[in-house]
Amino acid sequence: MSFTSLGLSAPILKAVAEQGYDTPSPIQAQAIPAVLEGKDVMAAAQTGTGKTAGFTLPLLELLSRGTKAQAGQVRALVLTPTRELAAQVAESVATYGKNLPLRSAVVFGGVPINPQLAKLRHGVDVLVATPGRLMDLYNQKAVKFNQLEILVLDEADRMLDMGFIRDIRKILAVLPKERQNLMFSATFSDEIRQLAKGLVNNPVEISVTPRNAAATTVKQWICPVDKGQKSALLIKLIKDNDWQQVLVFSRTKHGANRLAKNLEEAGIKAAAIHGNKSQTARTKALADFKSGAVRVMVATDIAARGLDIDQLPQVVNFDLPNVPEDYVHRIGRTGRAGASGQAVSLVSAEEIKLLNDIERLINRLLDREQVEGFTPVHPLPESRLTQGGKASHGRRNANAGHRDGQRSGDVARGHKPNDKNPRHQRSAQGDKDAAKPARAPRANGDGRRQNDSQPQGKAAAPHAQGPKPTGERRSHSGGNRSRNPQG
DNA sequence: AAAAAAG
Repeated sequence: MSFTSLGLSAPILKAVAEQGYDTPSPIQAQAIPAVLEGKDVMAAAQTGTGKTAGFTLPLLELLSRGTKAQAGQVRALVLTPTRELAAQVAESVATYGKNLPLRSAVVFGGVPINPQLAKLRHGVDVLVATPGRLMDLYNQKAVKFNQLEILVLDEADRMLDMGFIRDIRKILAVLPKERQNLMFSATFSDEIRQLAKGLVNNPVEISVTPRNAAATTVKQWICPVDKGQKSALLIKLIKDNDWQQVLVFSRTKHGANRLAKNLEEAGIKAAAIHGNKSQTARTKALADFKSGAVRVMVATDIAARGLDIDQLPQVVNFDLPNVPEDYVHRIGRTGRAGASGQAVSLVSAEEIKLLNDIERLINRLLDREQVEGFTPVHPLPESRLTQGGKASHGRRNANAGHRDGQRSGDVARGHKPNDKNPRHQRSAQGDKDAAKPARAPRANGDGRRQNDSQPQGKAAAPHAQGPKPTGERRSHSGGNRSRNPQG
């Protein structure tokens, strides 16, 4: 299977080839023809499966066949839950559309609106947006949808989690009824199906990603540690293992700031990224992290989904996520493209319940590796997969229908890209969402991308030794429900 | 309980 057989035209194929891709990922192979046929699509896929290119390519193809956008009009609208994701998708659109006479733009909050107004004035063929700023622009009559042909809802489940449902419905209400709809979501929860009901018509359903896909390529383990020792442990891990690019997840914004400061004090370049930071600071933190100017990026779950950092080798959960599904999304930031990746979680006794929830979700117990000198005074209780009485408090219900089946087996990365041979067999799925090459694509004929220079293999890091548990506990109120039942 | 997103 190659991209050339999917019905895409030369300008697009050329752009794809210049990125070094020749083999469509499973989701691309299914989504591209369906979209080109004008069908609605509902796909369960996470970032890293080639999802972004899966809709970007056919969307550009369809738009290239039609009439260009008139003043103030938008022909295709892509909605994403975070600003960073919007920027990333927009980059993908620009990359794959570079040989086409189409205009694209990205709009989101936190940055001046005037440049966005100017860009929209002439009309754009593709607009990537976060909901809030889009509504703002629409209310200012800076954007019109009379000419809208295609709507893409990316990370739809995240949108619901984040309470965007109302905005989404408002936006849907002002779009032409006649249009093509593409909806992407990590899972098909009940809420998502509910939303889909009023959105997609007789959709082609695609499901390529097992929720725990990353499990196949990411080495995961946990380090039991006392809460107060986490910073020191993290510093030791980074220094001892010489980790050069580490994405660290913190549960809170404040915690992220504090940790970044601790790391800096320990001589480790670090930056925090979260929703309370200015957009300027967020953009800079991400850019510095990608470029290597900063060694550690401490993030809240703003970065849990979708963020695409090429060849990211190491993810650390400084705190476990409150929602077990987010664990899967977090570690999905590494181990992409068949490259090796590692994800370590620093777990204190009070997090045992969260750990249990995660282990049940991924249906496996994580290896524990005690780091010398960090044996917790409060031992981390044994965890177990079974028992615990249904372990869930409703939160899991949303995914119930999705849970069975899928083990970590083959799936997502079905194409087993050979990480030693990026030039052949490179499937767009591999790198992140295929889509965006963060730095200028090199297109030097051999089909490699600039940062192929990054070490992929990193001899499985040496991690700790000799464990030693202890105990304590604390309860985490169960009811974890962040989804709005129907809007 | 926390996170993001309009300002």
